Amino acid sequence: MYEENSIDKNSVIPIYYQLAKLFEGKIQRGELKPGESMPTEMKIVADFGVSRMTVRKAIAELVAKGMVHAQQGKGTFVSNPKLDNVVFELNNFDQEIRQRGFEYKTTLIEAKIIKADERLRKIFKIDDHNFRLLYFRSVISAEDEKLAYEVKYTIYTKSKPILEFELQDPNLPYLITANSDYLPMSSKKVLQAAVSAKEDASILSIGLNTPLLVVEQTIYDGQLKPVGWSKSVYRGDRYKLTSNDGWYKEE
Amino acid sequence: MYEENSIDKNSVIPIYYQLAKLFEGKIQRGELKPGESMPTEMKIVADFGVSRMTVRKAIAELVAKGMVHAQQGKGTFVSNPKLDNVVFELNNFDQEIRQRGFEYKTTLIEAKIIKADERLRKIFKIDDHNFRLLYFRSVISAEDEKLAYEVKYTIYTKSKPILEFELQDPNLPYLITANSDYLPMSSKKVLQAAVSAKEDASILSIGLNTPLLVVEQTIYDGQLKPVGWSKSVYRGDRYKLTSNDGWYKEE
DNA sequence: CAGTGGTCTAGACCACCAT
DNA sequence: TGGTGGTCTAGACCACTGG
Repeated sequence: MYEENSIDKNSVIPIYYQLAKLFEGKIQRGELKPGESMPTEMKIVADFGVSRMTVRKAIAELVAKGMVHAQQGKGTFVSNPKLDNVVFELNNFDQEIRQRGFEYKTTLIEAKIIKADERLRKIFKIDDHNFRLLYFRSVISAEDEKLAYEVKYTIYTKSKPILEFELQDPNLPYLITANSDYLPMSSKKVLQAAVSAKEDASILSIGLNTPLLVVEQTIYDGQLKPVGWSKSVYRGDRYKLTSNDGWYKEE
Repeated sequence: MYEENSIDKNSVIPIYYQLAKLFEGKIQRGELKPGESMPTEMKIVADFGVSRMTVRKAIAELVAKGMVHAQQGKGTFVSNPKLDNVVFELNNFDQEIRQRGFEYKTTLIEAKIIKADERLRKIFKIDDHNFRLLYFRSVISAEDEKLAYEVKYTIYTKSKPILEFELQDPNLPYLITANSDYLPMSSKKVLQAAVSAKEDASILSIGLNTPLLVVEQTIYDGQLKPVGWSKSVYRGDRYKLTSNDGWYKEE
């Protein structure tokens, strides 16, 4: 790709975007090194003959990407790439499987109304011993191979019956929206490594002592009241998490 | 906290920030529901007597948080909270341990220059059979309990000797910067669940068949040339990943 | 066509930092 | 004190959407 050191004011590509890419390139090619200062906003205004707001929007793009940081009264400086991030993304097996043209399906194993036990009352922060929950389990499989299973609980609202097919939707927040008056607004997930015990091995048709990934999710409404909880158990040899940090060269 | 439905133009708090918080509150309290449209920019301008750029900056904040999305020619709409994100953060055990006042230390086990074998030449994308790498291993422990171990490889640069204490720094990108001419710019990590084998059990003083988290990291320079590789093995009962999605009520 | 958000200008005043 | 980035204004033209 041909990289100019100038901008085209008549291009359909916004000026701020051209400017941002221009400086991005300088940083990626090492012409501007971490710690060094960017040209001042007024200098860029003068160099390229654009307004200051346009320059600021360009710089804002770089700030958002974490490539530079601004200090009032001092200047704008090239940042060090943050490579020790610890943010991972669970590979969307759904997508991956589809890409390979495989069949991906969720099978409902069990669904019923239950009285919440001690543990569940604690999770849902409710003391009522008659507190009832909708409970259901399902297995996720592809190509006739079981990949994961899930156990889910949501607050039961009598007035809004749940349709069978809705239980197969893996999206718990959606289910809650459709079948209760609660509006899911945030969620917390915890992922841990585990080793298959008898029950896991039996459900997933795998051996004992094989690696698993376990994700426990709690869903909250706008007032941080827990309205759903789920536990997902993934085969460790079929799921992984990936993380891409830092500044990449553009296409 | 007292929530006004108006803004204070003379406050030290920027107007755009007050505006953003105002609409954030409306969304979190359900006064503006997902799918509904925000007031138009011109309406907000008229309602609050501020300039359009200020309004746009406020809306940009909400867009950045994923709370609303704008559609040219149509309007700006409240988004659905994304709760099925699959982005996890590995808990910074370092920090957690320090908070508890524990001792947290990295012990260097072994460090030497090696000839790259087939697997490493592939990782570093180099064919030269005499290609040399700096190799070292270390163990991370706290409170006299071993928590994790790491194996790291970086390209060896004769002219820049590495000091012993630098090897204890868990930050591989920093080590590369200090001891080679390469500038780490991006990295890719893959995390998987595993089960302790003999070697893991021995190094970490744990039992066989216990859960582990394994992170393999490749570090690239600005040209996407691999310049470092590491494998970290964490005790599955001591490390976990967490994820917080959606819109939280602000303090 | 009118209304929306997207971009851009040419000013202005301010808070902060170094000297 | 002069230079920096942070905020804000009051315009303008554009591309896109819908009726």
